[in-house]
Amino acid sequence: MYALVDCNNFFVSCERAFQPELEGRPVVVLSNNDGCVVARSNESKAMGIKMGTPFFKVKYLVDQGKLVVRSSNYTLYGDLSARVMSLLSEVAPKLEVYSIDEAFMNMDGVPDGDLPGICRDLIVKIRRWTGIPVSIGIAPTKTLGKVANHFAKKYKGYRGVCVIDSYEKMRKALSLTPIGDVWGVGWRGAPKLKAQGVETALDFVSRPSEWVRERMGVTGVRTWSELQGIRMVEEEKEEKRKSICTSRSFASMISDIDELTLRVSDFAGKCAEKLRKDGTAAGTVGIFIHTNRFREDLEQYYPNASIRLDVPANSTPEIVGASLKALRMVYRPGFEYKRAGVIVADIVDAGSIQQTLFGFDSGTRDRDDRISKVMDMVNTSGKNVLRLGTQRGGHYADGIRREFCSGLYTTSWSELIEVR
DNA sequence: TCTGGGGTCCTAGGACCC
DNA sequence: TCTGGGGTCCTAGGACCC
Repeated sequence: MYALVDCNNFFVSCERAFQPELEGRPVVVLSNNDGCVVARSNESKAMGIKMGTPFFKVKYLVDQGKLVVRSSNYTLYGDLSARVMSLLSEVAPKLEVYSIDEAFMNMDGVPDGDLPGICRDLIVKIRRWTGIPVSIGIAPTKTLGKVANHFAKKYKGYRGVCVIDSYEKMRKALSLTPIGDVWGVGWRGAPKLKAQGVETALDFVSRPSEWVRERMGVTGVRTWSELQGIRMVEEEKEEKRKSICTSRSFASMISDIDELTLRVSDFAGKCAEKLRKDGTAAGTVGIFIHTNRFREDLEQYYPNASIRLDVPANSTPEIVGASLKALRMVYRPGFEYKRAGVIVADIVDAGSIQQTLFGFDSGTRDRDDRISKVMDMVNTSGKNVLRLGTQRGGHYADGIRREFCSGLYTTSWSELIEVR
C-alpha cells in the first residue's frame, strides 16, 4: 500500500508554527512580489477566498482586520518540510518526496492491518515535533491515495487517516469524488468529461478503456487504471532534474537592457549553482523575457532564445555568458518587461562530459570551473556574496516585494546579519 | 498602482533518411 | 497535368502537477 502524506495548508501552517496567535484566524500566504494568494487557512477558504486571487482584490479584508496576510518565506518552509520528511523516512520502508508539502510512503512489506495505527501515531508525532498538521491517505495506488487523502482532510471523523482497502470502499469513495478532483484530470479535462455525462470518478471508471483512450490519450488510461487499484504511476527514480529554471517577475517594469542584463545574469548564476549542487551540467542555456500580460494597453512581446553549448557546462561564467548572448539575440528596446527567466536543459552528469573533438576550449573551462568552485565555497549561505561583475549587486531576489514577511525563525545567524 | 514559480510528460507536425 | 511509402528524430506547444 501507499500512504500519501500531505501537510494541511502547508505555508499557513508553517507561519502558525511560530506564531500561535494566528491559530483559528483567517490567514493567507502570498506568492513572490506579494502577487497572489498561494496558501489559505481553512478559515480563509471558508470566506470564499480562492487560490491564485491577486492580493489587491482581498487587501480590503486585511485593512478591515478580517484577514491576516504573510509574504512567502521559502527558507522557513523548506526547513520545516525537511523536518517533516525526516520523520516520515523513519517510518516508511521507501519514501518518495513528491513536493515541498507532500510525500508518498511506500509501505510494501508492512502488514495492511498495522497501517492505520502507524499513521495515526505519525500524525501526532509530526504535530508535536514540528507544529505541522498532516493528513494521510492509504490505498493500493497513488491516485487512490490522493482520493483517500481528500477524505482524510475533509471529514474530521477520520482523525487524519483514511484507508481505501476494499472494492466496496473504493466504489464508495469514487462515487463521492467529483471528476474534477481526480489527480491527473485537471481543470481543462473536467468540463469535457462532464459534457459527456461523467460527473464522478465512478462514472469515469465505468467507461470502457477505449473510450478513455480516444479522448484523453495514454495518460487518461493510466489515471483510469489507477482509480481501479492497478498501479500505473511508476516509482520515481532518484534521477536528477532534466531542466532547471530560475525566473522572477519584477516589482516594476524594466525596459533598459543594462538592467535586464543584471537580472538575467543573476538568474543564470542561480541556475549554474543549482547544476553544481546536483552534480550536473547543461548542454543548452535559454532565456525568456516577457512584457506585462495584464497591461492590455501596452504592446506585448515575449520572445525566447537558447544557445547550445559545444560542451555541457555548469560554471557560472559559462552559463552567464551564454544567457547574455541569448538575451542580446531577442532584446528589443521600447518594451516594458515584467518578467524574465533562465532555463538550462539537456542536462547530463557532470562526471560524464565529453570534451569537444579538439579540446580547444579546455583552457578557459578549467579556469571557469575553478572560479565556480571558489564561488560555491564562499556563497554557502545561499546569498551571492561573491559574484561576477555582470551579476546584480546583491541577492538574485533583489527588487522583490515582501511587505508582510514574518521572522526568519529557522535561519542561521550569519544569514540574519546579511539580510538585516 | 497591484496578478507566482518550477517542474514533467505527451503529441502533432516538420525535417530528414532510405 | 501527373508526383510512393515507411521510418526516426527533434521541436514546440499543450496539459498536468505542486
